Amino acid sequence: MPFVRVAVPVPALDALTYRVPEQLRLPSIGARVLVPLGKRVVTGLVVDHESGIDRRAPAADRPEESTVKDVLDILDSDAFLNEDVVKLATWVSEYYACGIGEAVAAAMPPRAWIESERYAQLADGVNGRVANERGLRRQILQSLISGKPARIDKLARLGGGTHAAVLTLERDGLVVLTQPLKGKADAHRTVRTVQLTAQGHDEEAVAGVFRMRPGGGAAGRRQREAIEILRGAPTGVDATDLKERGIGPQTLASLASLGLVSIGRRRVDRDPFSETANDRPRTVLAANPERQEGVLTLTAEQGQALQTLATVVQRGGFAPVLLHGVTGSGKTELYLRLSDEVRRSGRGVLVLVPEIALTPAVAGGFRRVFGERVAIQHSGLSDGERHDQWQRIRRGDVDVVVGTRSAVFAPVQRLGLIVVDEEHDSSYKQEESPRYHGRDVAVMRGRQLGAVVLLGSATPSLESYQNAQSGRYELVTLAKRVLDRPLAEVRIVDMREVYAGDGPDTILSPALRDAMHARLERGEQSIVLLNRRGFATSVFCRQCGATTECPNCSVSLTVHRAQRRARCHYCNYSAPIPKACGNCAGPYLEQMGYGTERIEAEVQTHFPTARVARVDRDTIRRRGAIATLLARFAAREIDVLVGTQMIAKGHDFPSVTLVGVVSADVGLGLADFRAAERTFQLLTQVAGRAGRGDVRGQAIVQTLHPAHYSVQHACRQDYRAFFADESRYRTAMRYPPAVALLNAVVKGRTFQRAIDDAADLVRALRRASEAYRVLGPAPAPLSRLKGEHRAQFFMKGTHRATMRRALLAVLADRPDIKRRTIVDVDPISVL
DNA sequence: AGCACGCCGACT
DNA sequence: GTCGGCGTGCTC
Repeated sequence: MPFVRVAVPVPALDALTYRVPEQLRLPSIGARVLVPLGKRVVTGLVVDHESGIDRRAPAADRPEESTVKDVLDILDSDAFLNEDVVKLATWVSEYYACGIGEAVAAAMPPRAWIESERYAQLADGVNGRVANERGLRRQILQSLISGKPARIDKLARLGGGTHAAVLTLERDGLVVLTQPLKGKADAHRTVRTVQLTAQGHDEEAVAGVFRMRPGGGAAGRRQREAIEILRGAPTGVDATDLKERGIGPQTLASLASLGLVSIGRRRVDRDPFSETANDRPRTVLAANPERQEGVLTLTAEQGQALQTLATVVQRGGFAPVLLHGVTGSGKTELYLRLSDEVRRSGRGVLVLVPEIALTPAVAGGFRRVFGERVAIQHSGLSDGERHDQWQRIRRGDVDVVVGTRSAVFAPVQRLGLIVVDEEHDSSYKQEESPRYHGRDVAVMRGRQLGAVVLLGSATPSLESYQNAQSGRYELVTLAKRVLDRPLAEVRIVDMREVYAGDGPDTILSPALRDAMHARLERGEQSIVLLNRRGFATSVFCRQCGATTECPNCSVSLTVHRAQRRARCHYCNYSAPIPKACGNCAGPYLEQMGYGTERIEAEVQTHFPTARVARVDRDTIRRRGAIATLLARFAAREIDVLVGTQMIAKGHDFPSVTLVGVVSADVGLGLADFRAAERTFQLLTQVAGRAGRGDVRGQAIVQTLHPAHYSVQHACRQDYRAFFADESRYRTAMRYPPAVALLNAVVKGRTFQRAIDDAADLVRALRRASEAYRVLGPAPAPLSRLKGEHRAQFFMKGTHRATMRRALLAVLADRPDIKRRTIVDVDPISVL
């Protein structure tokens, strides 16, 4: 009797074993199945076959033969998720210590396996036949008789076998199953198409019809035109295309009523490119002037690099390569050329980019080169679009997929190359379960499939550069910028001196103001960057010294002046900006600290005639808003762009000649071992933004730590020196990549409960082995978050698997604590 | 995640 | 007396 291992959409559960009853075939690995789970019926995904219960599963979690239930039905005749993606998800669940269901969910297109979102409805005209049915089938039909769709999992409660009965009812045409996507979007989108009928093809008949009509005015002419157009298109023409040629719905309606045309519907894939084409500005798509001409000549260095990479690709097999190219050295062009090589050899390409803000720019470049053979995947797409793009990829309609983190699971066929652009970027790390790192998953996928993985960055992560140094990754370097453009001149402004001279409330230093003034005079553009949004970072009472804190989290509320709210950046709690102290009721409140909103106001005050705009999470809520803003900036309708690091990434604005960094050290004072790396990366990227055109750019960096090595090395764009210093620090302090790190956060109703439970786990871990060190427990940096108290501890060691296994074993002994514990393998943010 | 079971406060 | 709060346990 065959058995299958099934991943179910329940976070805490491992794969479960089910029996495949005789009347069903053996489902493929990667196929969706309906299985009973407790009182529910859920969709699961087959992750493995098992010829007998005792064959594979280790003794501990081998289920009793009698407890194994039957698979109810098989939803896919073949794999729904490619087998290689299933294998990848399995790896993710093991490596990141999360449930297999969560890992599989990350790889699934939206709404593909949530049973509570599948609905059954009575088919048309069935009402009268209900009386013919008996038993369960009749019960089901009775409960559907109102005509309203009912959730399948609710129906399943009518009793055993309901689900199977629903499916047979569907087979018999009595019931229709639907699965609406979020909102109004249905699983498939259709457009109206128009086709000539047999009569419409018959010229005699057409002439006859028109002769009988009086006049022959404009309407008649339109109708004749339409017939002409349709004659050249035997498969029909979309109504929208006809509209563009002046033939509207009325014309079509009258033609239809004359029996000359038929109007039908055709299934189309939603295309994220065309959908946003109206507000997506040409200038951004074609921001790279060289590309507009069509073919871009490679520099000698680029040519060499391409040759090396092409050789690696031709050699075949798994090969991780780090492409270290200074900002502006033309990495994107290499991605394009290499992708083309891979595509020509009949293999697929996956390109990962850090964030939505960057996706249109890179995706646009790929779109121009590869046309229709490109799909995009990112969280900014609607469910419907994501669904369609995913199906296109799975069908093999595309050669290249461009997307953010989650696209690493895209079902690309015959994958030959995975590019991870800006591989150091922290947005590749998912900060909720499954807490995977897109780059690391990409490398594993390449290893499993025997594909080339190309990691590109101007400021590689310590992890990747060390791998390159040790020879685990091949290293390709681009040291020169294209067209020999000079790097920006970087000037450090010591804010301690500025405070001494101009007072401690200064936000924009005289040096930065003067430089901006000069740009405005010359009609050049500036970018001002601060990695913190909002107007003020806290509200402070001068009478009692209290600050206004979030009631749910242990952080102060940020003032957002435009929204007239004080807001928590962690749980999104908000309240009106306080007028009196919540602690002592005193009226003497002071707003402390500043964010981008304040900078925007400050710039406007200093330069009343300047056109100033701001880009941060608050201003780009609306879909397409960022594209619009950046387009206006590219079209030089904006003089000064203020924003968070969102604007530091990827975009290419030739007429920006000044970048100001208001506070380079946001973060340097924090107890985060990656603070220096983050600062270095941000400053280097920013300095690379200035001066992409002919004029040499300038960067002005305001800081309280002018001598810090991250600031100094970034100014000289000296990555290797930074790497050397930072490696020394990480080794001395035993931080990654010198050791592997694992973080666990225990949540609790009270803080005492949380820290006591964490202490229990720590004790057990120390008792279990000395192969690793356990640090803590301690209050988590956000000791209260969303109303829960949190305590944390760390594990450091050389062997990840040992640490993970020990932690999982300890948690298995304490299931009560386990459900309140977050495990983060290779944490990026320890804040 | 659901869903049930179970044990304590304010209501018909 | 019971309706309903959420703590705890379980899902092949």
